[in-house]
Amino acid sequence: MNKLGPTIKKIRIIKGLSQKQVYTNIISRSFANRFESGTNDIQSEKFLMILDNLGISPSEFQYINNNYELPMAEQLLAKINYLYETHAFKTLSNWLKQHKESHNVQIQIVSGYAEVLLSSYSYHRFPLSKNIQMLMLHLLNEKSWTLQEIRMVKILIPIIATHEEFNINIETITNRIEENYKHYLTKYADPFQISNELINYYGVVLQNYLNTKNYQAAYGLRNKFNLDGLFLDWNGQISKQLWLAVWELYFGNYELGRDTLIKIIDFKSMFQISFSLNIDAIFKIRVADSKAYRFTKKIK
Amino acid sequence: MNKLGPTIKKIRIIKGLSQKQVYTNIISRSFANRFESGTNDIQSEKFLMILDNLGISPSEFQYINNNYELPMAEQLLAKINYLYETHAFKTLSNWLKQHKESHNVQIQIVSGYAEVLLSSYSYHRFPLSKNIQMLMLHLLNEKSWTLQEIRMVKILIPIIATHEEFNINIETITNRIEENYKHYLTKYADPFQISNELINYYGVVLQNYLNTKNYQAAYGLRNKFNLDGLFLDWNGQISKQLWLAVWELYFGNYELGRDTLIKIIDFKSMFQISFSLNIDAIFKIRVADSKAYRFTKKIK
DNA sequence: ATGTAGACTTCGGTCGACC
DNA sequence: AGGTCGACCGAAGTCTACA
Repeated sequence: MNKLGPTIKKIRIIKGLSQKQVYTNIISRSFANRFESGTNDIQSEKFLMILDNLGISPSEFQYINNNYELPMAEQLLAKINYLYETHAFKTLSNWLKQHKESHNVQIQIVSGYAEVLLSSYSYHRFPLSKNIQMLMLHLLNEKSWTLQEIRMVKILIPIIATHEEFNINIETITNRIEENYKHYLTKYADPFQISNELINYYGVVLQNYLNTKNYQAAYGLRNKFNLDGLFLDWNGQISKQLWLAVWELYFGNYELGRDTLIKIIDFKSMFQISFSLNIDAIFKIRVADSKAYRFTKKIK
Repeated sequence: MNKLGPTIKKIRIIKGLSQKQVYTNIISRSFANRFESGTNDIQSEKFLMILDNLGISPSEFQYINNNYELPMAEQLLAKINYLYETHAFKTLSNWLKQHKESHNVQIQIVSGYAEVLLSSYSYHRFPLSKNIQMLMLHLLNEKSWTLQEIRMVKILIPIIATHEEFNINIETITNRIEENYKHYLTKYADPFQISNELINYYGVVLQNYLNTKNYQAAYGLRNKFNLDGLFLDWNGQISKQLWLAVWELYFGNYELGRDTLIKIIDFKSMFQISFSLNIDAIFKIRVADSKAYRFTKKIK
């Protein structure tokens, strides 16, 4: 890791700020020089105060100080998501073989994540590897979650649904994510973009209920998508409409749902959105399945 | 500010990690306890290493440690953006009166930002207040930018265009933003969501060129929207198509541009996207203006 | 696996002076 | 305004031992 002081100095100069503007009431003038020159480190509390004065987020600082690279665990996660979204399963599988025995906790977590992605593509019943079990136990035991847990739990839903031995139902997980995501919303903004995350979570749950023919639970999900206080951008709004349309297919106005899905697919064809929900597949499966459902229920 | 150690402990417990997993090779076991109990602070370099082991970003840590609140400057910025996007100009103006004389640098910067937003709504020629001048000089003097500068420069374009005394042209600014945004893209991800920012910047520049009847420059912008390596989600893709369509109105296939804009507006009507580009206004103005332009140029 | 305590060393941090 | 030096103090940090 580079020395923090010299990076702070670099940023201070970029921002055109004086030492006085940045360090007043935090450290003395003479120590500021020793810190900026890299001679001394500094207490972390003072470090965070200095970043505030600079107008730079701690994460951006870390990124710059790390020569414009992400921390290792985030790099791995980005790569895994990229490989999965581009359907490079072979590469992903090779990656996993190399990393699954690591002693670094964060790599273990990311490996568990990668395993779930891989098996969710290949199997219907999920094997419980050591890393996946670690992930699961962690999520089930702790009621408080950070962003890492909130963003990860979505992909574990199919596992929870197929492994009764965990003795937990999806409703409990849903309650837990709802209790936790709120902490990350502020009055005027959604700085960690957690609103979209929540909508996508509900989408996964809806799909799971439909797959397991738990129609009553699926029916009850409708209101979840209309939560107040969410900050939805285009990504979130489109996901929301997509899942509401799927709901209509089964339990509401079938034609309305179908038309909405077609509209979204038509619109998407204008673009090259590669990293997005596989809307076409969802459409195909859900239209056919909802028809069957309506037939058995003699709806319409 | 809360003591960092106890917050670290809280997060470590949430994550179900042992002290050994988090602190090995960073600090001794006994000191780890004194740190977690809040008796001692810690060197900032070690602090960042610990966060990596925890799997939490420094910014999220700061947010949690600050009782789930954003740093003050970010809170103010979020509020200002919210007030502007909801057209609460009166409240925004009152806010500005209270803060423009602050001695805190970050508040001065945010005040300058708020002033520009306000005047860009009210005037065509921008008054140069002390804080706006400070912002401008800073952006013009420094070749290296951080995210704060990259995200802010967009709103300064109209000022640069109307104040010849700055003696800088928009092309220089465009070069500068292009040199700097690349640092924030990684191989597999766009962790700071800078791709969308760049597309929006080009949109502002395109509008400005068209407003100042600099059609040659506007014509040349087309390729900018097709940059490789960008990570565009729905937000970015839609902005991109929107500006490309505006370009078509003037210099390409008028009907194609018009149809694309109508498609986007139609699609938008399915949603409640409040915080988005004012697409309807752009459509109205650009369709009329491009017709006039084509008429004078005798195109078509 | 965590918490606490004493003895000890290193280095974060201030002050004042000078460039 | 930024940079450096020496003297000084208190806090960061380790190690060992005992819970």
